[in-house]
Amino acid sequence: MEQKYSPKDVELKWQSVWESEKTFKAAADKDKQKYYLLEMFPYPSGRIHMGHVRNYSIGDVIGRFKRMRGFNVMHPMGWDAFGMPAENAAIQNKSHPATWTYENIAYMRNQIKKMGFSYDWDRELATCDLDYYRWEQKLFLEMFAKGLAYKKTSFVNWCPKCETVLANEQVEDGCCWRCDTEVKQKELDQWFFRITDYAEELLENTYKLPGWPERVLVMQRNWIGKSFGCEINFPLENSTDSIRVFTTRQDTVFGATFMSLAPEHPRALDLATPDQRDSVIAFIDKIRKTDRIKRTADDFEKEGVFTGSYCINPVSGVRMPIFLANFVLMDYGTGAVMAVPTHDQRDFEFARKYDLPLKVVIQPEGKTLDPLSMLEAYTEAGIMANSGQFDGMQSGDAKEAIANFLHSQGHGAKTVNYRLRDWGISRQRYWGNPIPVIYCDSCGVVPVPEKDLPVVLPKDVEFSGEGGSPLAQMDSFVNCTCPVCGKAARRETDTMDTFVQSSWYFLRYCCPDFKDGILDRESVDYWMSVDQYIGGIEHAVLHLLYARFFTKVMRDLGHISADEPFVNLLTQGMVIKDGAKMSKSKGNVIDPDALISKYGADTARLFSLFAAPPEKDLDWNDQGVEGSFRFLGRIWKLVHDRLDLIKNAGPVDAGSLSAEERTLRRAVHKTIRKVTEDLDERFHFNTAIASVMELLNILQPAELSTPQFPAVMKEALQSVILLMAPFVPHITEELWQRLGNKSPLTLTSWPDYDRSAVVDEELLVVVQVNGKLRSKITVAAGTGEDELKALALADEKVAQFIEGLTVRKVISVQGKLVNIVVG
RNA sequence: GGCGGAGUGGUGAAAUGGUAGACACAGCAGACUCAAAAUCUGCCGAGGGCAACCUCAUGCCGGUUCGAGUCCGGCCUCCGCUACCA
Repeated sequence: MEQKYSPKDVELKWQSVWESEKTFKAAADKDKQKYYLLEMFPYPSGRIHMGHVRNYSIGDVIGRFKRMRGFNVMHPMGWDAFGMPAENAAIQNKSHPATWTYENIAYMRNQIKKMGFSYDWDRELATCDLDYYRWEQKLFLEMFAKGLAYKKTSFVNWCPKCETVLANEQVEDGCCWRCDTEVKQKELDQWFFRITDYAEELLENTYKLPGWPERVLVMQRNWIGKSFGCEINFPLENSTDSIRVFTTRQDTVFGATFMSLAPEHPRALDLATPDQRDSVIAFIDKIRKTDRIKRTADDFEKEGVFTGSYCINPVSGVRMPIFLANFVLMDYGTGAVMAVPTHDQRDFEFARKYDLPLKVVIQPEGKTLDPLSMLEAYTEAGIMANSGQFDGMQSGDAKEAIANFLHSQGHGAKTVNYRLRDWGISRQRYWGNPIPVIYCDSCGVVPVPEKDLPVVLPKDVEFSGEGGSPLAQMDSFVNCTCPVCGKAARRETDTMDTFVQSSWYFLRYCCPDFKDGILDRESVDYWMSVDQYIGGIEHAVLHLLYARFFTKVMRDLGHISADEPFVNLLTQGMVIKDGAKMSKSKGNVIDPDALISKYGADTARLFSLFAAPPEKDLDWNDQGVEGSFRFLGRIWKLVHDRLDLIKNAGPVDAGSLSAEERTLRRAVHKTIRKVTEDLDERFHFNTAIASVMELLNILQPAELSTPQFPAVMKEALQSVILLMAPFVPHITEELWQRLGNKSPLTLTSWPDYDRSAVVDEELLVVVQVNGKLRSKITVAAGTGEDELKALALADEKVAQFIEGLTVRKVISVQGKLVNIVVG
């Protein structure tokens, strides 16, 4: 029998067994408690990196542990396969995105399989598979029918060189992430998903997700950005019309002395008086040419233009000049802001620049502000002033009172505003899911009829890298007939944002082969929700918010029952080396393939689990990897060294153990308890592994000539193997077999600890004097409190610290500590 | 500016309010070896002492407590996200 630990042979052997036996195939089983475990699926970029290794290693520990605990575990893997890199690679290599993508998938699948993860590969899917994206098109049409997908004109990030829309996250420092060209704002007709319809539920449910990290929930709440305030109408001078503003500071309404509109505001132009018209047009033009990133930068100079028109402050009667201002955003609130220069810093700066009037309406407690000498706006709470019947009130109370007053006078009403915007999903890209819509000159926007789905991405397409979307240049794709009137029509050439695919893949995993619809409700309702989701914190808002949104949409469309997709979320830290995130440009990348061929998958897994707790960043350390490899070597050697000893050993007879045997066995069962708690309740894999290391440090030198020593040692080694199985599945499976076990480790139950075996016979009790450690005494278990205190007071080391002093109090913690308070 | 997270040895890190630094990495010393590698053993926060031991020490300053790395208040530093949000 092979005595030397050779990871390669062991790992290939068991991987092929798991594959051929379909060990990890999951099927719905109403008699077992289901456990849906999911890691964020990878983008098939070409090769896996250490971040993947870490992510999937964490998941695999949980999956294998839950399986041993008797859960019906479903653990799928797939590919987030549409996206720009494939198209860029196609342009560079003169190949096809599909070729590039599927080759990458094949390579990465092989890499992942070499890690020995417990995936049900029968559920594998790639989002660029026709059998995936066709159902997404159907879903789009259902959303379109409900008004949840709609088209509108809006300003978007536009790269003039790539000729495509960029998502906000694809804009880096105001430039295109691909070609570094400065990004412009462009007004385009775009498809949107009405996520704002779900803003309130998405927000409310963040308070019903105790299994999520608080910081992710907070980030989502901030992103949704609910704020309470008022909408107030400011009548235009000499008109029956008015300008509506949103404010959270209605308590300052008496101090509003002018009005600021966003340059994109629909009324901007027609409010311009003839003599101001030229400068207004010039200003709007200038803003349009400034990209949004620069315009919203912190230090951007506040600038504006007077329209020539006025409105009337409905409560103070003040005549307010209407300005356009570069810092007012059209997509927040109503795009119009009542300017209160005394109590808003932006308005203050603007007023100083354009010499506009200031009126103080809130005074700080015990002080009087003078508008002429103010150096900055006073934005805190205070006492109301110059505000009619509200003078003297606390400004906090005045918020409510003024809101009610405005309502009663017909000037406005309390309202709630959200920062969240609808989700723009149109991309002028080839390698994505075609939006299934047709444009007809007679009938307008016509959804592709269900019988004509799917709209297949054409294969024979040219990639020049210029002139925008390749689809738009393909007459054979664009030209079609209108399904309604039969006349010539044009097909939509935009594809969907890749975040659309990742918003529901976890649902499709429940029924990947379902042919009759988007989802098989019975399967989805059995498996959903995901019991544990694991991925990087970088998706805290976008993906995780979109997935929550889609889950609610799917529920409301009648496809599923779940309200929330992910019950528990674990966000793992980054993999760092030499103080920086691993990246090619920094040259600090560790290649998983090289690691596996040198040390094996088990070592790679063990190190990435041992070096840091999952949520923290992991500092990669080559010597630490060596250490993990050594530990596996020690387990391997210890088991082989003891094989002869334990070969014929039977079960432990707990009733007739010697004291030394009991001590050894106690260490084993305490370790079982500790590892179980660390895995089950806390996901503290590093401390779980450390406790097995401690046990090994005890077992290795243990040598007794007592009759039950072989039995105790056998139980100990079996336990070590069982406890390590979720972390390092290959070596443990091999050792399990070499110990003579007939059924595989993957089908073995997790060990229970023996409650009577973990009870200490003697306890080490710490003795403190005034809270300082002064002595340690060993007492028999079950020593009473009074006796314990007496023993502590009688201790000779303690004596010198209490001599001549009065003992005022003695505190004892059962079996742990005595603190003697003297003075 | 706003929100969130984190500060513990040379390093990664442990510690339900109860022995600070488990476990590991690095380092030092030793055993084995002709030698090296591998393996094994011991030491390993700082200062003092021949020693038993003592003092100090978890970013800083206070507080609560018999007892604080842990709880509370106020700072400092670093990291992340977000940002002219009216």
